[in-house]
Amino acid sequence: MGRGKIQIRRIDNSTNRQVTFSKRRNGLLKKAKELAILCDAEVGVVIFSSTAKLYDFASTSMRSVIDRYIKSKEEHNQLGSSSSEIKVFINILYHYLQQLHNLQESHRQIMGEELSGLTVKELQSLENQLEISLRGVRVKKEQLFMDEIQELNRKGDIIHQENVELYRKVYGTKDKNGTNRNFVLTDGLGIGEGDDSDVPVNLQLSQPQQQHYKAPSGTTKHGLQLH
Amino acid sequence: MGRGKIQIRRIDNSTNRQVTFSKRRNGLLKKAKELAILCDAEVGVVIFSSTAKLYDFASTSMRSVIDRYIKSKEEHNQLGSSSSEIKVFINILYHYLQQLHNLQESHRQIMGEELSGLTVKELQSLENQLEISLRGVRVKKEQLFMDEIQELNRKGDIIHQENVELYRKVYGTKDKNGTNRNFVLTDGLGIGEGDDSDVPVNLQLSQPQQQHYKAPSGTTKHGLQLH
DNA sequence: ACCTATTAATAACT
DNA sequence: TAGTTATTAATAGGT
Repeated sequence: MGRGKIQIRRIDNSTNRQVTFSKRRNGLLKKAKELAILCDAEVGVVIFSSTAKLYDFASTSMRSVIDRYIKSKEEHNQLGSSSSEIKVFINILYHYLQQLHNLQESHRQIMGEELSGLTVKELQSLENQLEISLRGVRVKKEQLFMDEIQELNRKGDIIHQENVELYRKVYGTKDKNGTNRNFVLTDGLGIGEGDDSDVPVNLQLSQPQQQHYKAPSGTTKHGLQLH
Repeated sequence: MGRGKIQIRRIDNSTNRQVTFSKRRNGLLKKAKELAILCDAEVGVVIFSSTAKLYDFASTSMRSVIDRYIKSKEEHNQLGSSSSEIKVFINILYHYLQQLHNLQESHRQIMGEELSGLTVKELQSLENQLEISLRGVRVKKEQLFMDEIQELNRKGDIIHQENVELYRKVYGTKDKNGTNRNFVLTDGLGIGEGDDSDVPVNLQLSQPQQQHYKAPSGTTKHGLQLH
C-alpha cells in the first residue's frame, strides 16, 4: 500500500527503517484503539523500537491487560482456591471503581446536576450532545406512535369490514352505500387514508411494560473510596 | 476502507461487531508481526474479545515483552497484602459491576444509542429528562457568558479610565468631556451600561481548559459477566 | 514533514 | 463461518 510493494523482511536501509517504524507504529496503535472501541474489546500493545524506546497503548490500562493476560494463561480460574491473588482483585476492583466514578460524574453532568466545573466549551459540547439525544428520542417516539397508529388503523379497517358485513346481514344487500341509515358505522379511524394532515392524535396506547425510564440506583459505598 | 465509511464507536449490531472484531483482530495481529519484522522491533499485542476470549501476538515471547515493559516502567506498587478474603472482594466487585452495568445501560439510552427496547412512556420520560437537562446546561452556559461579559466589561472600564487619565496628561486638564477630539477612546465595551438590547455579542472567551465533555471510556469485561 | 500513486484493509453483502 | 467486491485507509517512495 505504497508506491510499490515491499517484502515483509527487515528493512536494510536504516533511515528507511526508522521512517517506516514511525509510520507503522502509529498505524498499529491507531488500529488497536479502533478495535477496542468498535468491538468493545480490551486491547494492549507494547512496542520496543530497535533502539529500545517504548511505545504502548492500552484501551483500559496496561496493568489491567497484563494482569488479565497472566490470569488468562494461568488457566486455573478456581475462585476461592488461589491464595495471594488479592492484589489482582484489588486492582480490578479499583479499575472498575474508577470507571464507575467516571460514569457517575458524566451522568451527573448530563442530568444537569453537576455543571459548576465546566467551561463554556464543555457546556456547548454537552448542549449539542443533549440536543442530538433529544432528537433521537423524539424520532424514536414518533416512530412508535406511527407504528401504533398504523396498527390501530389496520384493526379499525377490519372492524369496519366486519360492521359492513353485519349491516348487510341485518338489512339485506341493498343500499350498499348507506345513504339514509342511522346505523352508527365508523369509517376506519380516519388516519392514514389520504388525509395525512397534522391533526392532533390522542390515543391510549398499549404499554406492554409500565416501567418508566429508570435512573440507575444510587451507589452505595463499600468502605472503599476513590481519591 | 469498506463499502462505506464508519464512525469509530462501538458497533451496536452484535453480529456485525463480532464479524468486524474477527477481521480487525487478524489485521492488527498481522500488522504487529510486520512491524516487528520490518523494523526489527519487539512487539506484543494482547486482545480480549468482549466475550473474554484471548488473542495475542508476541514477536519474541509475551513473557519477554511483559517483563521488559514492566522493567521499562519500573513499576512499584505496594498494596499491603491481606489474608485470603478473596470471596469478599469478589462480592464487592460483583456489586460494583452491577452498578456499572446499570449506569452504562442508562448512559447509552441517554446518549440515544440504545432506544430500541423502550416504550412510548419511557421515551416520553427520557425526552422530558433531556429537556430539563438541556435547559440546565443552557442556563449555566448563559450564566458563564454573562460572567465573562461582565468581567470584560469591568476590564474595559478600567482601560477606559486609564485612557481618560492618559488623555488628560497628554492634552492637559481642559476639555474633560472630550467634545471635539479625534483621539480614539473606546467607551467601555458598550454592554451592561443601560443599553441591554439583544445585540449579538461576539467575544473571544478565555478557556482555562480546552477539554470537551468527555464520554467515559468504554468498559471492558474482566472475565466476569453479568447475566 | 508533506504529498500522492499504489497497495492493503475492510464494510457491506452473499 | 467463509468468500466477493466496492471503497476507504494506510503507506512506500519521493520532495
